[in-house]
Amino acid sequence: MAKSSRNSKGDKYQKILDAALKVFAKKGFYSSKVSEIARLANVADGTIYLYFRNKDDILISLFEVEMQKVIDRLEEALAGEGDPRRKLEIFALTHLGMVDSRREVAEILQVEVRQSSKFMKDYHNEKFIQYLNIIASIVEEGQRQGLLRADINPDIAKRAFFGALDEMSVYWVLSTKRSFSLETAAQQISRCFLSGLLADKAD
Amino acid sequence: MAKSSRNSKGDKYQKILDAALKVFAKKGFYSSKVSEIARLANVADGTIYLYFRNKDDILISLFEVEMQKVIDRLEEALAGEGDPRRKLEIFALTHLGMVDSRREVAEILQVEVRQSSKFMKDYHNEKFIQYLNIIASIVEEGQRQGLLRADINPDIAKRAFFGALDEMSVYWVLSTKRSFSLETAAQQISRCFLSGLLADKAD
Amino acid sequence: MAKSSRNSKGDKYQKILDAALKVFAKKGFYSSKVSEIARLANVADGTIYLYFRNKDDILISLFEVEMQKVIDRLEEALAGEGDPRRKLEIFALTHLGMVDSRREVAEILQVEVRQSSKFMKDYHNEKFIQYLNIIASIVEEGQRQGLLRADINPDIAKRAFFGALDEMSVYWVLSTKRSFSLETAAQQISRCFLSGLLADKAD
Amino acid sequence: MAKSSRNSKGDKYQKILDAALKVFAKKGFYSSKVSEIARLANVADGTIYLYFRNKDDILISLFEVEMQKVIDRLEEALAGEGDPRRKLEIFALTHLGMVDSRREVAEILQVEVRQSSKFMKDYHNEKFIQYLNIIASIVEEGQRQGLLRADINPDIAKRAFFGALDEMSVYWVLSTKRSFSLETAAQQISRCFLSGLLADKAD
DNA sequence: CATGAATGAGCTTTCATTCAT
DNA sequence: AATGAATGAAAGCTCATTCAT
Repeated sequence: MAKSSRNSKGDKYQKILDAALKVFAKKGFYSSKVSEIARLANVADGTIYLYFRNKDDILISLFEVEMQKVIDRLEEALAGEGDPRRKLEIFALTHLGMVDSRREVAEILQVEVRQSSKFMKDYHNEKFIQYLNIIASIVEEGQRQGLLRADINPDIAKRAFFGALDEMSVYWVLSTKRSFSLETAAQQISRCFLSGLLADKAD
Repeated sequence: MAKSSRNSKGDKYQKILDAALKVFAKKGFYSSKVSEIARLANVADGTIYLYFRNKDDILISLFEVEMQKVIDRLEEALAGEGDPRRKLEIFALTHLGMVDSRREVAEILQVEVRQSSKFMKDYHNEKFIQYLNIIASIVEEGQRQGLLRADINPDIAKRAFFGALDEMSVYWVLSTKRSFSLETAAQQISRCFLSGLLADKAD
Repeated sequence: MAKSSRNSKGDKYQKILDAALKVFAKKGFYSSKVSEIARLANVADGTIYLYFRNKDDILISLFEVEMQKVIDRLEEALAGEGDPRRKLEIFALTHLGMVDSRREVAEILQVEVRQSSKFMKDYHNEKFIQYLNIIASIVEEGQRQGLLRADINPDIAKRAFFGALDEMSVYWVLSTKRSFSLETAAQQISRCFLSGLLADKAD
Repeated sequence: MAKSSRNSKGDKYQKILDAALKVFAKKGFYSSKVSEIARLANVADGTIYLYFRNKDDILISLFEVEMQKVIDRLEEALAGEGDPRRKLEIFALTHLGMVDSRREVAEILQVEVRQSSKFMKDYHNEKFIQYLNIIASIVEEGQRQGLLRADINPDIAKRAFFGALDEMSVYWVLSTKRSFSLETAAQQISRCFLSGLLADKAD
């Protein structure tokens, strides 16, 4: 079993993605070299092109695979819960929880993929839309149940809520000294969105 | 006509920044070529290096110049207003207003600068922090006046609010068909943050 | 046919050095273009960087490879000889002999490598020192045997002798019309060093 | 007299040469920038081209001016002396003495000018030949007087003698720890050439 | 005479991608 | 399927030189 690596034997596809994740997270997409991904994956440079069309394709595939994991994990977390208000809180906790547990994934999802025209214009980004629409669904559900106000457009709300969480993630990934925990951040953000900042309200 | 030289105009620094703005917005930083910026600025390639240390420096300078304009414009818009609740709404309107009126600037501020280590880790990004802290100040002011709830950390709120607006901008810049106006978006986002999504509240 | 690849031959390292030798000799190091070396070596520009770190490294490698050949050839020529007086003459003949048989090598060894800080200060130039020390050894040997005067510092003598030969080489390489042969030059130089210029002496 | 420098007023030619001397000695010809010479000379970049055709011309002019000084100094030193044997010693002492007193000049004369085809092939180098021929004249004079052996070709001797001194200079300029003085070196080199290395001779 | 901003050709070097084995 | 040596286009940057003022 001399040369084979941790992974059983033939799933080079996964080995390459694993390597790409580390390299992209460390250096950023443009500064990453295909040959470094190959080296880390214990694979020849040329082998990468048997599994991926080009360097962009690695990033996009990585994004989709990881996004799917995030979506799965999120749906699992939301599964038992009926109250859309609580669901938003769970969304926030799960989203930010991922930043801690899978920091490299977070760095790439945040930064690399929304990076530039190449990825946000040309590439339609189905998974991301799917992720955003989970929020929209929750809001719509709440509105149908009369629990959330009907005069807020769910398409606006989903982006506002996601944006708030995402900006927090960026901060979390980049900063070193932080005065609050991710749980606190998640709670405060969901509280903001649910109850608002105005003072004269019960929570 | 003080500084003019062989070339008619003279204010090459600005011409280069203007050109860079367009090129970066269209192609993204990494895919932009210095020579294209030069061409668009009607300037020789080498001239760029009389005004900027390197390609990175162009982006950073562009960011700081434009960010300063945004801050100035914002402070002007906030000048007459005393109520922090209204200030948040003005912030949202101004921020999103800029996306429409200066779309290219918006694209760069959003995408390029939050990009990656090169710009968010190494480069401290004073102007961005300054911008964020305008939100924090408004929130703190509201808290001191008893108008905004005291149990929300202004450092979290500022990022949540900015993130919500920024995500909306990204959507605005990238999408072509939109079902709502920017004014609507601004109002809905500030309403979300002030009054929350919960249904059982007066506005 | 072990290593061969797309290209017929395979021994690109040597092909590049051969090409570099010609180009450097013709144009001088600074005026030589890596792309011209590549063209002459029938190799792509990038290929050069698989074998050498940079342009400097080509020169240094060339120097060391050729210097080693010179040293080997010299030691072979000195092998059978016991008399240090005769050894100096052989050294001179071999050194100048090389100038004729490998003129391009001579041009580079002479001119490029003694050039300037980049190559004589930063790069320690082991091979050259080794070459010089062959002279010193011969002198010391002669002194021990009582054949050569003891009041001449071998470290001075080695440089004087080498310098005399080297200057002759420079002349030989650069001039076109010469009034004497290299053998004559070698003999006269070694005679100068052994017997001196003074008239009242037996040879 | 605000801006004018040490030199009286208009001899920018000299100021440029002085600056070039320092810059070339420090960085080497190819790594020296015309603009740095200009800066050091307190002169605009363009001004240099009023006095010199191009960068090469600065080096060549510098060479000729300095070589002339060396020749003048040498002829002065040789003036009173009639004995060609003593003249050779004076030549050696003067040549090496210059290395100490005008190290920068030495570095350039040695290294930069003999550097490459550009300067030794294309440029005929009259002054250098003149300098060499002083040695040849001394040798011929000695031969006519019967003091030096007639079977040594003065054209070979001149190069051998110069080469020995030059190599010593190179060593002197480049090395930091030396086990002998320049005077010793000069004496030993001239003794070598006069009396030879052979042991069985009176000095 | 003097200036120095502007030029732009031309350099080295990188690296995604290919393809003969 | 896998390799990895080879490719070569492409890019950022430098700097000798010019010329309008």
